[in-house]
Amino acid sequence: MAASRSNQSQETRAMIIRTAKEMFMKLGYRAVSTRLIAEACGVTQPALYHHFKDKQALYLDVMRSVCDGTRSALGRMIGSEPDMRGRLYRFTAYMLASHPEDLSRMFHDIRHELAAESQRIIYELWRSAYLVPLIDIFGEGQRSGELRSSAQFGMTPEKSARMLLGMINQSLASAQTAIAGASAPQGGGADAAGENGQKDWEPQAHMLVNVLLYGLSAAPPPSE
Amino acid sequence: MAASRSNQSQETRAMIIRTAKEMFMKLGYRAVSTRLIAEACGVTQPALYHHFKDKQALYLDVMRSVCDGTRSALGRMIGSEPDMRGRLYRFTAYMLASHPEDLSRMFHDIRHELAAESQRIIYELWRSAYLVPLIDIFGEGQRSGELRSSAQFGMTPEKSARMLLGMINQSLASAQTAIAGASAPQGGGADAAGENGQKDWEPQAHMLVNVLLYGLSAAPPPSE
DNA sequence: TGCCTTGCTTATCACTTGATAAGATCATAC
DNA sequence: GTATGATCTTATCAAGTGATAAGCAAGGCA
Repeated sequence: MAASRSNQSQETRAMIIRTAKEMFMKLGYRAVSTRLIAEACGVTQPALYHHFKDKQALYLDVMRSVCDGTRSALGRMIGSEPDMRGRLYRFTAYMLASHPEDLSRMFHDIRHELAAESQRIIYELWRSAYLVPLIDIFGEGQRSGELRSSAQFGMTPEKSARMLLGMINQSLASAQTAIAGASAPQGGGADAAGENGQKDWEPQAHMLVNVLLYGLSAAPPPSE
Repeated sequence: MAASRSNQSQETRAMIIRTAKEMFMKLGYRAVSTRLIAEACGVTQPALYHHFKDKQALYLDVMRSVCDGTRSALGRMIGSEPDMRGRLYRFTAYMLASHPEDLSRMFHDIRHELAAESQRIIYELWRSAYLVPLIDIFGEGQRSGELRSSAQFGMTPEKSARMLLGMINQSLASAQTAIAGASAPQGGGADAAGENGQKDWEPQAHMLVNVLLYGLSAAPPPSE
């Protein structure tokens, strides 16, 4: 049963990444100290430096793991959905359910806490995992005529993609605020929450996609 | 010309708040040390503790200043605009122009770096300055029939307001990413930038409001 | 069996952080 | 003109940070 030494090492490494992922996502790069991670892993702090060159390298591997997981999950999910609206809905529901942490903190960290080279790497990871799949969906929607062309409102597929991500991020943030903010009992999405504290994101996802596609206005846009 | 001592003190205090505001907004609560603020103010670090009880109290006053400024600016601006669409547009344009810093970082700080009591206070400030004006606009739009009722998509005025704020925040963030991310030359809104580096936010504001009101879809929503 | 690399621990570094204590300076009230 | 108190400085604290050095223990090969 004794795991070979290299296996054991890989497992430790994976455990560190898993633990650090949770903490970084919840608290941000700066607020999570190497000692905190080590303690949560049941090892001493210098042990981290055996597996990773420094804190930034660990953060980078965490981000690699997050983005890889998301990209493959989204790829499978979107491929199995026939129409554009269904794909958007699945994408949104997945993001709401599996990213209870604030996505935008990732960007804060990327922009302010890391070296330029790490910034570039992580940005590229994020782009291929989160943005590109959405850009493809919106691009196809425009080509098929389901969506307004870029000419009408100036919404390119990339801008559309970023906007949906922003809306998703906002939903996540306000759901958290509803817990923290003492006087936000119904703030932004206090829908039914499962008994284990797990939220039911389905209505929220439908709502976001509906608004993004059809807007808030009861009347069609004035011809312009 | 010698300013009276109490005047001088008030000016120093105001200068500290002004300086700290910029730094907190740009870098976040944790990343800005009291020494950094003091140095930028041209005073020594312990001097801050003469004007403010501690770092958190300073941050709280900074937030008070930010929110008060925003609330009064929005109040004047929205009151002078007759129709709903115009108000939304003015609101959006103002937010884009005067908040080049990431709004969402404010929330990260609020949720994770501050004591519970401070969280409550700041959340209330933010709500009355940013959220309530928007909720009023959307609420009136629903009552007048210009906007879909809450029953159709489940978009209450509050959710609508939070969504627009999320879209605005997203625009700001992706504009910053376009600078930091090496390979994001047209990411999310690389419109014309003035020669002094000042962006022209007008098209961006129009775009956001158009999408929020009329959606991305070329066809009306399927009856449901 | 014995050496040697791997995966860790203990001990410690230099540095930054928020915060306090004690003293200096100077406008002002008396 | 001196006492006073507000405004700031210099000096310093304890705690926490990322990171390194050196040693230890055990798996794995000779």
